[in-house]
Amino acid sequence: MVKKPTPDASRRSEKSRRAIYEAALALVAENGYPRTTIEGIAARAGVGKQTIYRWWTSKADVLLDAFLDLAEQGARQSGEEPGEAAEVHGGIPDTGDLAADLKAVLRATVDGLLDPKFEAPSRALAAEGLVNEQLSRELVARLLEPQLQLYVHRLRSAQESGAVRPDIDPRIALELFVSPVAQRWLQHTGPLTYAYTDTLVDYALYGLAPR
Amino acid sequence: MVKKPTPDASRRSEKSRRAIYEAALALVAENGYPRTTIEGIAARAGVGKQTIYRWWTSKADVLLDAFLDLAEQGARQSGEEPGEAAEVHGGIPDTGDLAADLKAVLRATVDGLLDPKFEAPSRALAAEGLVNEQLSRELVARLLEPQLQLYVHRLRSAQESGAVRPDIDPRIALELFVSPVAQRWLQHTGPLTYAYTDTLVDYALYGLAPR
Amino acid sequence: MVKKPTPDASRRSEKSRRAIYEAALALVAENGYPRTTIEGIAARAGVGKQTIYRWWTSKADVLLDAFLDLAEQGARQSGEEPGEAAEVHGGIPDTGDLAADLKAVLRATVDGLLDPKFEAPSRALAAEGLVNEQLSRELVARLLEPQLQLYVHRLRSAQESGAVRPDIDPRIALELFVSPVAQRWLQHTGPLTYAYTDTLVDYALYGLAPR
Amino acid sequence: MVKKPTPDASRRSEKSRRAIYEAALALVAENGYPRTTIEGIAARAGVGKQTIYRWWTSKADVLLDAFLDLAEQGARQSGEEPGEAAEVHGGIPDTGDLAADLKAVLRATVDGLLDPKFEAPSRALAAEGLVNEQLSRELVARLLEPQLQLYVHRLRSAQESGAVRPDIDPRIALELFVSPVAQRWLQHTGPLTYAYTDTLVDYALYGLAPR
DNA sequence: TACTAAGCGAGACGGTACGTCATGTCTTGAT
DNA sequence: ATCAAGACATGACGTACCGTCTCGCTTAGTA
Repeated sequence: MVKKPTPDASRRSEKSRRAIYEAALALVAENGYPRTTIEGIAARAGVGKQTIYRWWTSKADVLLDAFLDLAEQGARQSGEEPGEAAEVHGGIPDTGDLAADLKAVLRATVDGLLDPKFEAPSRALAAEGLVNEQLSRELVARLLEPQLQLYVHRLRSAQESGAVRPDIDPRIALELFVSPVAQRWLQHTGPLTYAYTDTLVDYALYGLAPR
Repeated sequence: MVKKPTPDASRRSEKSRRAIYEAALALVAENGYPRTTIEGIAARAGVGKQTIYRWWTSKADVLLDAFLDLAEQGARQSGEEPGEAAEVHGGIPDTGDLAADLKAVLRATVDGLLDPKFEAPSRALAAEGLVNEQLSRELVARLLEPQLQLYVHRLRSAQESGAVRPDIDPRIALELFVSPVAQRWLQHTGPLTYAYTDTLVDYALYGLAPR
Repeated sequence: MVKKPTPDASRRSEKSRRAIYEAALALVAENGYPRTTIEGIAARAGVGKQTIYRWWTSKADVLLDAFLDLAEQGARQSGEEPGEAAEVHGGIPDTGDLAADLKAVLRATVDGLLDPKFEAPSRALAAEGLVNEQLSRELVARLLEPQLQLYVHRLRSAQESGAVRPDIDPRIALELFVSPVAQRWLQHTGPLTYAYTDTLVDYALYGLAPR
Repeated sequence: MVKKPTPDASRRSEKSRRAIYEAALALVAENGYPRTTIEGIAARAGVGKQTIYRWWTSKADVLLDAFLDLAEQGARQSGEEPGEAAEVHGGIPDTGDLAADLKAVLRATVDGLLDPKFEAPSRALAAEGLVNEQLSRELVARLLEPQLQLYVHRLRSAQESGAVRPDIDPRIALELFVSPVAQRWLQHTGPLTYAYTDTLVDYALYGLAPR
């Protein structure tokens, strides 16, 4: 969401902005990211190309904002009517049973990753990020890291309650179960099932070596 | 490496093929994947565009073959003059000390991932794979999975020697230390250092919970 | 000058149009029609290819407009500074001596046909017209027929003054001296000299048969 | 029919040559000259491209030979079974009535020009000739001029019998009725009817001026 | 209330690359 | 040794988008 220097944001057309987000997400979902074009987004949104170029620097930039907007809407909804998605957006439950809590959250994460509404744009952003480090940093800072910090909190709480060794670095530890899920999703290196994520938590918490 | 239907492969020009691989890799390294064009590859290779379109279906397809060729060359070399890269291409050492062996391999992997000669094309392929599932499957089957199977072998050997619990699934276990490295590399979620990979191995082998 | 359906002609760039005409005429004159390409015209005119494809349907179509424009300029000039080309563009003199008048006009026509500035593009258009009837009709209607009507007028005036029999159809009669010139020019069936055109007029006016 | 220097004509495949002629004429008739390609001719004739390039220099060159071959066949046939086309290929009748003879021949010429089997290739050749002077000379020398010489003979005979003034140049005179037909055919400047050609002969023979 | 300056839809523009087609040359196998 | 087959380097084709640049037209906020 890098902004161009001059334009006067206060005069900005809210209607166009929303139309652009919707068009961008719809086109990516329908045709895939590479076949989505700025001209196509403008046409679908009923908007001049310049209106896009005025506020964003690239296709990825538009999509990033569109996706953040989508995520925000999701968060707002799950705030209003707290339900199954609560863990994803709202935090990680702390029932005292660390393994159970982590399994629950990972299951919800898997559901989110496979939700078709999110999958196309998030893959697209991730792909762009691979090759465009600046976008990647933006993505990580605004979407990924906030999620990961929730795990950090939960693990610290577990350390306090003695369920996790105190010398463990939570920021690294969380990757033991989060990264495998991420990689399977990103690279199709294996199926994403509940059984799989449960196993990950078990292995990570108790280790591979005989106790 | 999806082949177009008809052309007669026996008449194929070996010289052109090699020139195309070199041009593709060089251009991706110099300008990045998105700014590498098929026209550019053809021009740099001194080859007609049609010669590319005859044998490959897309830019990604060319780059995949080029990269596989590069990997093969690497493998052939490390077979001939066994050296530092031996673990990456040739297998995982089995000194009896599982932790030490895994740490050594992961360090070598990090070196490989950060080698500028490999980084640009592999990021490019990974990015394309994110969005193009067919390519992704190809990549995983021909590059990634063979690597991962080496870990499977080593872990099985550790199970036999009692260093790893017999009920552990090695194919899943290996992701505990491989996937975090992959994700940090793919998504820039954190630095890739030896200290980090060593820690990963320690956490994974002995778990997070107090023993 | 067949127009593509939609584009908004009021926004059209006059500068580009003129540059395209000049480039087209220059390239045809320099390299000949078949070796003139749309890409070449665009490059020479400093114009995007699309700007040509937006307003014309084919190379021949461009050249037709360019040529008409050239003819118009010629006409405008000869209107302003009436000189030798007056007969070609501006009408046929009527001195009362039909034979002399026709001979003068035919001589001027020959000069025009052999003018290198006109020859290449008009041959090119004529050639294209041979094989592309639609273009041919356009050519005849917009360039040739207006010229021929001048002869019709002059011959009618001659009929009024009694120099030509009243039962003669002027539209056919004019072909007796115009078509031979055209054919010699088109097909190189013989030299185009003043002596030749004078002879044609004599033969045509007084007939071949003994009187 | 410009020949490439070296190849040994005695080894030439007659079958291929004929197949190429047929393919060339058929394709020009079906798709028009510009959309006829050498590759297409080769494919249709079941012949390698090289076999064409070995014996001819260009598409026009092939077509010229094909057309001459066609004309020869026609001539041979009309020699064997003398019929309506006799005048076109075999000469001009000399019944003593010059006007009648010329009208008959011109009518036959019109029939020939409008015969669909001949029209496409001859237009194509004429078009190519417009822009390719070398081909044009070939065409005129081998096809057109021999035809015109028949008129020269007939007009000379008429001069001997006193039907045409002795000071007339027959080579020029013939153009008075032949060229208008040629131009109408070449440039679509008017309809080609028997009435028209008859009128041409009348005008040309008796002149336009009152007697 | 009118003026003015922005954002806006529209889309022409100079470009780049696309993927296809045909050119004319060259090589290979078979007949 | 000639032919068919067709791979090759070349280069133009016509199309799709790029990102920039006018155009008139709302549409505020200021005069």
